[in-house]
Amino acid sequence: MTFLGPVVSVLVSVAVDGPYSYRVPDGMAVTRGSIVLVPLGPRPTLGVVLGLPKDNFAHNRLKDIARVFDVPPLSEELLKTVDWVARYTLAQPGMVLRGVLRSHEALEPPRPITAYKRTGFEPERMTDARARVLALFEDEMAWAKPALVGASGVSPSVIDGLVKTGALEAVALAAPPPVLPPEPDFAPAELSGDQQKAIEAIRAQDEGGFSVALLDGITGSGKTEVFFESVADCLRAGKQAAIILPEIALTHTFLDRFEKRFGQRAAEWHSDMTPVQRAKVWRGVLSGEIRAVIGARSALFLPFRELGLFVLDEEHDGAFKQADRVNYHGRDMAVVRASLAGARVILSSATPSVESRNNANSGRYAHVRLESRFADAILPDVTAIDMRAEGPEKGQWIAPKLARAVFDALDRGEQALLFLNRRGYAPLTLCRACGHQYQCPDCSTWLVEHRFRGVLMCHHCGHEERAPEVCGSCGATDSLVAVGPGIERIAEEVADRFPGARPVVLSSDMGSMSQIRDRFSEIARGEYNLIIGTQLVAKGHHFEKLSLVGVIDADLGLAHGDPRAAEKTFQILTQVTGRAGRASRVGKAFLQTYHPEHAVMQAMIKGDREGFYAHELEVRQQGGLPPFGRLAALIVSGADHGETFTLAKALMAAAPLAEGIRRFGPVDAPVAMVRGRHRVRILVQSPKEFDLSGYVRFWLQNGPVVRGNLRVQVDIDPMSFY
DNA sequence: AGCACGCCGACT
DNA sequence: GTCGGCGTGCTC
Repeated sequence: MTFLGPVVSVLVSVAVDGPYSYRVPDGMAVTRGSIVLVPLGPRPTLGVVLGLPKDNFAHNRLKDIARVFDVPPLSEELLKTVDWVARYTLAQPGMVLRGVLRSHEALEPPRPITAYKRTGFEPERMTDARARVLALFEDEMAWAKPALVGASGVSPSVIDGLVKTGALEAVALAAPPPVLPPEPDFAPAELSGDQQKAIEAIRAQDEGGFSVALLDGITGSGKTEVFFESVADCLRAGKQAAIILPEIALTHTFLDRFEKRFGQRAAEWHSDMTPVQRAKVWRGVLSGEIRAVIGARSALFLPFRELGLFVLDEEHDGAFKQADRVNYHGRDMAVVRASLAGARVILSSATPSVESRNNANSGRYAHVRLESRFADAILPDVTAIDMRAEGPEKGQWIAPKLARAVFDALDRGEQALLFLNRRGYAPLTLCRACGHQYQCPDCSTWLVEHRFRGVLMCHHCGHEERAPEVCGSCGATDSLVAVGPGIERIAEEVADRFPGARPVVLSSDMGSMSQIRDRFSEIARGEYNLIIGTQLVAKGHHFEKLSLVGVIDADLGLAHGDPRAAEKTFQILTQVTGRAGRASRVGKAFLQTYHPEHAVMQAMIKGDREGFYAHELEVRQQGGLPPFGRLAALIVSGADHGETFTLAKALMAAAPLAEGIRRFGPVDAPVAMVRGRHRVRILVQSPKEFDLSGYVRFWLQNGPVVRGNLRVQVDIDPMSFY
């Protein structure tokens, strides 16, 4: 181990501005990457040794490193990633480190398992139960207690008794590995010609070095089989692979598919695991025992020793952007880490982000297309329903044309899906007598009625109140009206208009993950034939008998001042309509829209995804928007609107001059108050080749002092604009 | 991020 | 008169 010096620089996992210096006590050996425990103020804190201190902190104030953990040091590549992410996102490096040191338990040596061996002594008193236990010990094998109990059918106390008499002795057994190594050649898929070409295109990129491939093919074109072969390549090369998914809900399916292909399960990594499970995986990844991981965004920061491949499935998905704490985009950070690790990235999607498409067009990423349909993949026949001319009757939300199609599908014994990306019964409750609108007390949002649960709730802060019977403002009875539809309301209309159907409502607030999984399997078994769902149904689930998709409000995502509104709408509409007609039957999809002439609707109707990307890239280029320019948002928030706005104005006035920079605002945010805090937004736009992070950092450092309850949040590459 | 220190309102 | 609200500052 290299001797750094008597004093080293330690990045503590706390929100301080930079690393702190600590003394290395005599007899302790640390190196760059060592994970240590250091005293920070009143308490011990985890940190990682960076090297020699850059500053010269007063010697008499230095404290000793308390402890070095007996785990391999973090890799150079990971340390550089932490630094890069902190610089880019303007987060404190300690906060990024927190995302790496996610498992405290993992740093302690794994708890050995207590097992039992025969000593050779016969117990003085032999009983039936004892004999049954001892009969299991034919060879020299040690047995864990639960296994002994299971195999012999005796109670655990019998084993304790045998230990007491001296017939068995406890031995410590090393904990078994969390997963066994996957076998790259266990069950390779038979690839179609197209898939074969795709994997070869990926293999043709720099062998063993950094490269990014955009795997671009419609739902059902067989992208998974292709990237599984790349995982196999990575494993054969002795490197570690990670498949990152936008949602925890999708990991189960993937683990199963992985096991079928590789004979062993991949290790799982997401926030829903127990600390013990997490520790095993974290440690296994760091030791190199774990070769493949399937997980959520946070798996990007696992301590891989020999990272070879990141696969990001559904790479366009907005869930890859982390919105709290450190504001990073998983897709971009994957590319950064891979470039520092000399690893490969595969971005996979049926509807790639405009950013990735642009990188593919420009040759920065290999553009690997799966053109021909694989197996049963068939694009649905999409029709727009012009709500201005052929909309539903007043008080209804399903247009006659769509209703007829639903009847037809159900008559044929098929399934239909009605999609509306809005939970609850109605987004607004209004008093007809006095005009009172039910609003969240802490946010500037309408309270959404959830009629099943009898509450009004705020989708921003979670505030809930009982659904009122009389107007809370004027006291009028029978005056409250629900305005606009949510899926519960569609369910009500369905019950009314399709009395023979077997409907089911699916949304993220309809129970636990396992309940929702049960619903999905019931649908697969055909117990329901009319599915009413939100976003949840658009992702990853295949319904064999589904032949019709109706989108209740195709315009829903288009209204806001979000530069990605068209892209997001195109993606969600493509995904949800793609649920129709997979099993060798052309499905039908209807889009209820007030803007059938809109570029997104036109692209959907014509099935012209290439046209959509070309148009969207054109629009972005003209506006200097991503990926042709950069954006950063500054969100100023505070309890008092006047103070908040004053600070935002002062901040705006303090903006450094720089060529090509455009600044917008300050303006009250579209959602002007969240959790009792007023929010004011400033948006900065820069050319593509501009260090926007550096600019904003300089700006904030030299700008007005932020104090009191005021806060300035920075969002580099913002994905949401509320 | 914690956590302690410090100064202004409703109570055992 | 105190308990405690959270604003402010500090942690090698």
